[in-house]
Amino acid sequence: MSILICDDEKEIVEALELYLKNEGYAILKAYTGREAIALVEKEDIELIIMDVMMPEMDGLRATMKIRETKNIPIIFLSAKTEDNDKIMGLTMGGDDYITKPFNPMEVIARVKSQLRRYNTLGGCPEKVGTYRTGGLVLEDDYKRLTVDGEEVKLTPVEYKIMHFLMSEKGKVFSIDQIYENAWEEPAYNSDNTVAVHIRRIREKIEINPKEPKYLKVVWGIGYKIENYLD
Amino acid sequence: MSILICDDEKEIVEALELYLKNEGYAILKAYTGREAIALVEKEDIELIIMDVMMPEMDGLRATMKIRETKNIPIIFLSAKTEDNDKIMGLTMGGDDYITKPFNPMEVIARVKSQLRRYNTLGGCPEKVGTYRTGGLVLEDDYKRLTVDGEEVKLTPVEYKIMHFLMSEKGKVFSIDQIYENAWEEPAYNSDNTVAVHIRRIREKIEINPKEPKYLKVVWGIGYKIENYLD
DNA sequence: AATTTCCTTAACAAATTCTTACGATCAAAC
DNA sequence: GTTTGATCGTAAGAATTTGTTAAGGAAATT
Repeated sequence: MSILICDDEKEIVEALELYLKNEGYAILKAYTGREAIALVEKEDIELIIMDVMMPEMDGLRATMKIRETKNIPIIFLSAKTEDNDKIMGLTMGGDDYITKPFNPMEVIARVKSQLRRYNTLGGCPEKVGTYRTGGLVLEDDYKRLTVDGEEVKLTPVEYKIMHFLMSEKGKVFSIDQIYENAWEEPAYNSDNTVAVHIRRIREKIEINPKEPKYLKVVWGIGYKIENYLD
Repeated sequence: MSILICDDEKEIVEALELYLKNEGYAILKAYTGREAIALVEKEDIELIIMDVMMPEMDGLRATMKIRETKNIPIIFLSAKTEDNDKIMGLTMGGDDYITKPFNPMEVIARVKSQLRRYNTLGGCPEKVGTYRTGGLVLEDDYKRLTVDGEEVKLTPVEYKIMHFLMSEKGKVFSIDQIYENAWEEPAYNSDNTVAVHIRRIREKIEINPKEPKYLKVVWGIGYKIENYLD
């Protein structure tokens, strides 16, 4: 499973390649729409990053062609804001797009987001799992959290926080780490946004929020999910 | 380990210097690409904040030169109007960039994020481990200390002291050494802050604090963690 | 045994960190 | 355009930690 990057500008392709490889993804490269189509036929690709404007057969056409056979999520790159209407028309549910110039961090964030999204929709499951501790069960498949069998409705941010914390039960994460993971951007201000969300999650999942059973604070360090081996 | 700030605008360098010093980072300054390269060769630098556009040898060139030998994460500064694509072409995985004018808080946040990121990716990994002696177990990941299986809640300072002492079980450390390690600053006064903390830790981990089993004093020298081989 | 030095203990005040409540903001839905 | 729900920011209050002081013991020195 790899990510296909398609852009006629070599610099951009290579930069993205570096970034994404660093994140542990396998990368395939194409510099024209034709190459992209050929690779999609041959290789096992889970995500495409595609420049909209390219000579010869442009990105949009290539996309249409690909879409005839395969349903691979695509992140579009576009230089001009005017193109966006066109892209919108073409994107199928779940596709994303980024306008140039873009922040490398943003690209990584969107790739992760896209893969996570796609995976939860049953496209081609990757690391989808179920996390448990005590009566707490978080199921990636259904984006669902249950406490002793009772379903708890979490907001997206709350879900992300819980997912992050439960990915390594017992481990303590700092507020900044939690912020970076849930918001996908560095934590600027020393606000207590995370703390507020923690409180809200507690209100939902804890029987007695004042004495949390699951979502515990480690004073001066951060928060963690208690790991109950049962 | 210090942070190198490189920009031809003195004001910017000095502003950043103030902010980052205030956060406890050691700072090195350069006003040209050449200076930056020279410093990178000589000094122990863990992060570079680099302006893209500078006279003489500009930031991008300096970056290339630096990248030939060292893999230090870089945060680029660039004016909005400048060609961000160019930056993309040069950056290696994990770099970040900020557009001017920037919020000082944002810079600090990104610096922290970058360092954390780099550290967790094996650049220079923090010592993560588990330390044991007798029934005493200290686990770094979980920021947790257990005595005969029972979890003991330590405050940040207490944890640091224990971590330091347990990193070399049996070895005796002076009060000043302990202070310098837990507080990360030299010990000026001859107060008994450390002693007080030692007492508090004992109260938590020892069955009989008057006859400590683990945290022992070595009269006139300092304290140590008893090393039980089991 | 007295003295000195160092360690232990206790209690308090200050600083820091977390919790909670409330209102503002923002975007989507109606 | 209004309503709704989700998210965010602020600020006050509560809880915890930390540094300081001071008095009491224990170990070494004389």
